[in-house]
Amino acid sequence: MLEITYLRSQAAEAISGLKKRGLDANQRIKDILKLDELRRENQNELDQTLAESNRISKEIGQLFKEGKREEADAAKAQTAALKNKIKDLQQEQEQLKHSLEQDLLALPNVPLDTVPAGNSEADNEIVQKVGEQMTLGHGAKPHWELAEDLKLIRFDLGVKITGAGFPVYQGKGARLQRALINFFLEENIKAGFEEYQPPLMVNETSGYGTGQLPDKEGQMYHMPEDNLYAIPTAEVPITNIFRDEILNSEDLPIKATAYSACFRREAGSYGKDVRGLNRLHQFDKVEIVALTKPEDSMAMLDAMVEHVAALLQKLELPYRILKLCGGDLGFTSSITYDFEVWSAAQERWLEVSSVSNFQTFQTNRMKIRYRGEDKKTHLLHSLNGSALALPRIVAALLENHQEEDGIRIPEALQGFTGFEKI
RNA sequence: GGAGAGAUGGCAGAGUGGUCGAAUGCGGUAGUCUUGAAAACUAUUGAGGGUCACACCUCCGGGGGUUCGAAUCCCUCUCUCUCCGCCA
Repeated sequence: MLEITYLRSQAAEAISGLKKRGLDANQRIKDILKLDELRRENQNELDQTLAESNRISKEIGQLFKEGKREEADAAKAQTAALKNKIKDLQQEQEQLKHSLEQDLLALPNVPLDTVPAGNSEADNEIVQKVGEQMTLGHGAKPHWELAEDLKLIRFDLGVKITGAGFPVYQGKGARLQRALINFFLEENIKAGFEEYQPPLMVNETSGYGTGQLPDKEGQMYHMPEDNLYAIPTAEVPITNIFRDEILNSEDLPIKATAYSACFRREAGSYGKDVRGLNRLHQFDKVEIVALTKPEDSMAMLDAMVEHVAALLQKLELPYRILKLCGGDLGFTSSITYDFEVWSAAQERWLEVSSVSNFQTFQTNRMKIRYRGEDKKTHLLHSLNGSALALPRIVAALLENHQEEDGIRIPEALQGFTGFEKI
């Protein structure tokens, strides 16, 4: 949610920024500012009326104490009209607040100056390309065939016990999963992120905090009996740890990492690109989250991008980094770098990480603040990224590292798997 | 699942209708003292809205009600703790 103070002072900037998303927000922002003005006018009147009512009440108390019952009763009569007025004004205030909030919630984050304009994937800017975009030819197999041949992943068993999109990992497949999780966590810890183990289910308030609710309601698994949601990413519980907190300057930046299973209903995505590990209902991911002072968030973003790139290099996977264009940017993000690994057998790029700076868009909603030099509270900037999401990494590892005598495990991972070949 | 107790400022903990945004202690900040530090003493110290700045307004778990007036009384929801049962 954008800050109202930002819109008040920099409406023109917001409007021109949002154009990069293909959004003409001119009228919407005008409406918001109008509502904001009405709201403040109303509050002013309400406050004055409340002040008067408070004053009279105090007088009545005083009069009673002095035993001047008649005068007190006379004063009481005065308050009836005030009470009605207060009630009306309060109702109006509630309505104005509500509409203002609705309008603000519906507005996406403003892309930064450096974000390219554009409507679709095609307009994303390729920032960097590392490694060879190899083609395998002859007997090369896609990962779902390799996984089946080598008995690493059992899609059929997942269907049997749960449903499509819930694979069972077996033998070296399961060990590879565990190794990757440990590898990512250890690397993240080395980079200064503190490890957390969050709950895999969250309450409604947390869902609103990170913005999954209300708009993406249908994307989360919901347990109505207890009104809990299965997390679609560790970002939700981890960021919500800091909800409604005022952090000390010396504790910043906050850098957190967590492994979690992630659950996504993926309602509405059928057909192509869902084969094998490409799109699952349950998958494993290691996430990194950062909270920084506003002036430090861009440096943090760069550091996180570099960190994720290093992970991919250690796994010896060819990848590219995209700077997303305005039209492809997530609702809450002001700038996002996507990481894609090359899947040699499918001959396509697979997204494995998305590193974003949300600035105050999330923290405004969650009221995550810090106390500045001026002793006042200020909103922090929040950032997050995957480091990394497992299934597509596994897919790329299997496909890219397939050799005549099996799958080669990258050296960096061997200490975690305990084997060099599958 | 059954029975009971409770939810107040960063923490602990008073407060049962007006003088309460809230005693007191701890913690934090600033100062006095000191070569420096500690101790002691003094002052200060919640959040949000509003305003150029004041004024002023809101908030004592959430929502609703009674009353001229609610942290305090009533209803309701949520959560926490203790005991019993069940159980990894």
